[in-house]
Amino acid sequence: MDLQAQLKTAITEAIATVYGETVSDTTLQPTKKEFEGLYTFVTFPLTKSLRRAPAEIGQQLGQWLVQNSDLVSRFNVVQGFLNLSVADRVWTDLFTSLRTDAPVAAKGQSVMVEFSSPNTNKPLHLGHLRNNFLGESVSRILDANGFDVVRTCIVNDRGIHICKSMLAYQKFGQQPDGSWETPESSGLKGDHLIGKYYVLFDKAYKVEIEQLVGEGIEKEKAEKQAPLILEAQAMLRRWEQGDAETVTLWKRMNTWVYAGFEKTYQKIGTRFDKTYYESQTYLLGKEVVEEGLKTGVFYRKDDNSVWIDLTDESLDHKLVLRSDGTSVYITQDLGTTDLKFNDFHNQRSLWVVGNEQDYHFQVLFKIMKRLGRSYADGCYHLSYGMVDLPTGKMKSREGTVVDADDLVNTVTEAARTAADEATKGKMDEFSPDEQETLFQMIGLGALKYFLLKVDAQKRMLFNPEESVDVHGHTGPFIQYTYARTRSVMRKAADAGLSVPAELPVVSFHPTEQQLLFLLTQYPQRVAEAGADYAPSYVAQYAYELAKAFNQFYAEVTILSEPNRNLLLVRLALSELVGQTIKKSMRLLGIDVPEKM
RNA sequence: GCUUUCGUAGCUCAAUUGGAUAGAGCACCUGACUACGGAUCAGGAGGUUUGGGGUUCGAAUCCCUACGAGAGCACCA
Repeated sequence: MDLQAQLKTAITEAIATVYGETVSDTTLQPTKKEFEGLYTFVTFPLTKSLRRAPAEIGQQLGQWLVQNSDLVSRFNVVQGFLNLSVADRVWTDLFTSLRTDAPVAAKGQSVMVEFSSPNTNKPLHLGHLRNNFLGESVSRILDANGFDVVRTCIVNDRGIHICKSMLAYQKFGQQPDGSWETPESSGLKGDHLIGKYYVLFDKAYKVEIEQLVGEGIEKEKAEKQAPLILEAQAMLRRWEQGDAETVTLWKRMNTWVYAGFEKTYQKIGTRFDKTYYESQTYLLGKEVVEEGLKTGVFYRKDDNSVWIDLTDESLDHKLVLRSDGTSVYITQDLGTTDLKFNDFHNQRSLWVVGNEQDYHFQVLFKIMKRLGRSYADGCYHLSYGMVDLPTGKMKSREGTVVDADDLVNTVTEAARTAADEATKGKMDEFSPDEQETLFQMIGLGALKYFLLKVDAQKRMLFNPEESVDVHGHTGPFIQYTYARTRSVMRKAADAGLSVPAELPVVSFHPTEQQLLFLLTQYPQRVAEAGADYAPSYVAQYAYELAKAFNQFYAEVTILSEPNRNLLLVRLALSELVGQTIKKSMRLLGIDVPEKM
């Protein structure tokens, strides 16, 4: 039973009895650390209706509660704040109920989470990692809240940028010995190989532009006239016509890219239930435009282009079909949004996409609403901020992009270095393979935690040094704490100690109360994280819990505690903290080690 | 120019959604049974929450304004 709810009921009763007033919304807040108490009731809002001073109300309610409620053992009043303490037995009951809490019931609702959405012309980078970690974590959090989650990925596998890589490969891919470069021959991951040719295209293209400019042509014109870009455009047209040679090359190169992506996804622990390919969906949406024209949602201009007027929703007019009848970006989205819903009939649908597309999604959702789509209200753009580097923005043109695979390797190595410094030989019992697994777990833990602890909406700074730190507010700190709880449990088992189902009533140490309080907060925090699609809530929580455990660990002894009851309670506490840390980290997509 | 997001310790981030003396980490100082795991813990220093008005019992949070930063304003995706 929820202690907070019980206290609220008691307070409502107190107000009714003492003042004869009925209050509808009593809110409790956790008592600040500097004050004694578990929960605090704020009396300021009552002063008007009760015509009494805030402190007086606190005094009177506090007295009533201590006398009439068996929950409240003590109270103190500071201005308008009534701080309530609870009895030992209440703490014990609380603890017992925590240990037997049932998992959240299934909601019978499904939600689609679309994330990652890579281009097939270059490997994943740091920005994709924030996206992936967010998408994966939100998926897990929603799952923990009882939703059926469908993870989807839309691969942008067609378009002019893909043709650029293809064209460059045709031109530069043949080796001196006459063979064509492949991932095997080059030793490059497929996505990196394709990325290499995309860069080659860009270089050669720039040379051509400079040449044209040197001949006195304006830069803007030169960019449109350069032979390479014309060739790429021609290739795109051939692709759209289904030209066999072009399509064969396209398929071959895509196969390489997908193999490369798959490796990365596996390493970072992401999977998808359904992958959509733009090459298969880019023609969708035109029927939706037709439909909208018929129902008057859209209108046609004299030049034959199709628009929607969103000015009365403080947006603008938006083009949904070009005058030549071809699609624009949003046309495709009209089609794929319908497609996704028809495939899965999700009650909710999330798009994990950077905030530079805020406007696009506002427009998209408004259109779906006007088209009368039943799912429109369940659509949500999980918008996240860009990742900056200490040197400024990531710019692919300037080569300042942080590659995802490189980064994962870097953090793994950093974990190895940190372990060498910290453990002094404790790693010896691990086999080389086990060490490798562990370092990757810790490195990824550091990286994921670093990216997830910040509010997703906000722009953030990626400091490479801080991202691999293992001290302080970091993933490895939390992982370490988990390993500590496991160490305690192993030692206890060795000593033949086990945690009984029924716990004795003891007097709890302040650090124990703090831990118990945090443990009671877990379901609520997970629920809030689900409601706001906010992994950062869970990340903050896991840190608070780990920190509190380390304080507890330093303040009291566990295994050498002479009082048997205390010993057992502390053991039970360590166990539950470990489990809760593990669950929290799992929601972030971070694994925790038994030893480190 | 219009629209929009943001501005919190030297740096990176919190702040239970309007509540108490604004909290953590990093960096910088000082300490901790030679260890139930020191990848830890305790303490110190660090703030006019960008400036200025307003709303109220109460504002980092809501409103206005100035300044500063980012993003969006294609018949690109």
